[in-house]
Amino acid sequence: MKIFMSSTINKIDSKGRVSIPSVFRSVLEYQGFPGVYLYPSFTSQAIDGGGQILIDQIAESVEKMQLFAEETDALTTALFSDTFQIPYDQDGRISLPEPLIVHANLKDKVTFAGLGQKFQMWEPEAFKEFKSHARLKALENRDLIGPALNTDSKLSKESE
Amino acid sequence: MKIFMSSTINKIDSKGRVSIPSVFRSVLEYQGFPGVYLYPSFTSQAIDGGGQILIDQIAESVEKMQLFAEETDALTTALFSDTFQIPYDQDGRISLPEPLIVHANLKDKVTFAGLGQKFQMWEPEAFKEFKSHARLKALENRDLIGPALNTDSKLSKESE
DNA sequence: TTGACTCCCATATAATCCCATGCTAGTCCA
DNA sequence: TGGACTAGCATGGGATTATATGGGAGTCAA
Repeated sequence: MKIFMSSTINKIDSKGRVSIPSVFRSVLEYQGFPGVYLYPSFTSQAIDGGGQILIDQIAESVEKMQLFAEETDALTTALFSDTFQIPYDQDGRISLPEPLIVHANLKDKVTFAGLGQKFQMWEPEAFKEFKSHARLKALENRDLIGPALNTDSKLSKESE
Repeated sequence: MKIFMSSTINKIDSKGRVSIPSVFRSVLEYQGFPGVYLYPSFTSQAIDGGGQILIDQIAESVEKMQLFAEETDALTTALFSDTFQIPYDQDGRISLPEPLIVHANLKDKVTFAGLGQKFQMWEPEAFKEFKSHARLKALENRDLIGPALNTDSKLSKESE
């Protein structure tokens, strides 16, 4: 299974374009759509991103919830109205929608961080801060994660 | 499967015309009819919209209800009598029926919001309010929804 | 004839295409 | 070992296309 991992910082140029990292593009194309799905993170000042698989999972979980019909509109609004489907151009670049730039407080650089089945886009300084916090949490919860972290190897061992 | 997502604010011009967003048009045309079906939302001061698939699903679910003929008639009347079938012109514009404008309290701007299988049209300020409410609702139910909201990945999921 | 609607064209802005440049990492060979 | 070559990638920028919107003119029905 191909997943998003590692992180890179790319530039947002004067036209508002940014390159999707090459390693991410190969995951996206493997999933069948040469582009990304982006939406504002519900819990962080960051953009959540993923490929076809992520969106399919979301759409599927929505269908399961049709039981609570009276709240379906609110739920689908929360999930889909802020989600952008953005194909990248032949150079692997997208132009970021204004609402997402505002949500993540992006200026002229953005950090792409792989999170497995999804990735996030952060303002680089904000990401540094978030990451140090995340590493601490990971160590506190090492028992939940399995043998990988209890060796001398590094955090990025969460692949398979 | 192509679905309605993202949201845009478009202008209602002096003739009462409004452009259907390009990303929505491509979904509609994929469904086979270059136009929209619109009806007043049952639960919100908004307009519900969709393409051929949405209408087919509604008709189908009525049939599945196994009602007596007269009940079916009553239900379909209720569902469809306020529904407008509106093809858009070659520039992708429609003119909005007066009853729908009144129902959604539209002035000179309208928000198109994608909800997956359908979309909604809102007075922009009213939509902002509804959306922030919807995001809270979604966060409350994050464990039911699946991967979308667990933005920090499994490593930090335990932190809440 | 009026009013509502559609067709057709014009325009400003935004998005995308296309090509060029420079950087980096890897490879090959002397 | 080190230097030159190469391929892939991120980035810059001019040219082209797409989109939303404004408005004139034509169509049709009451």
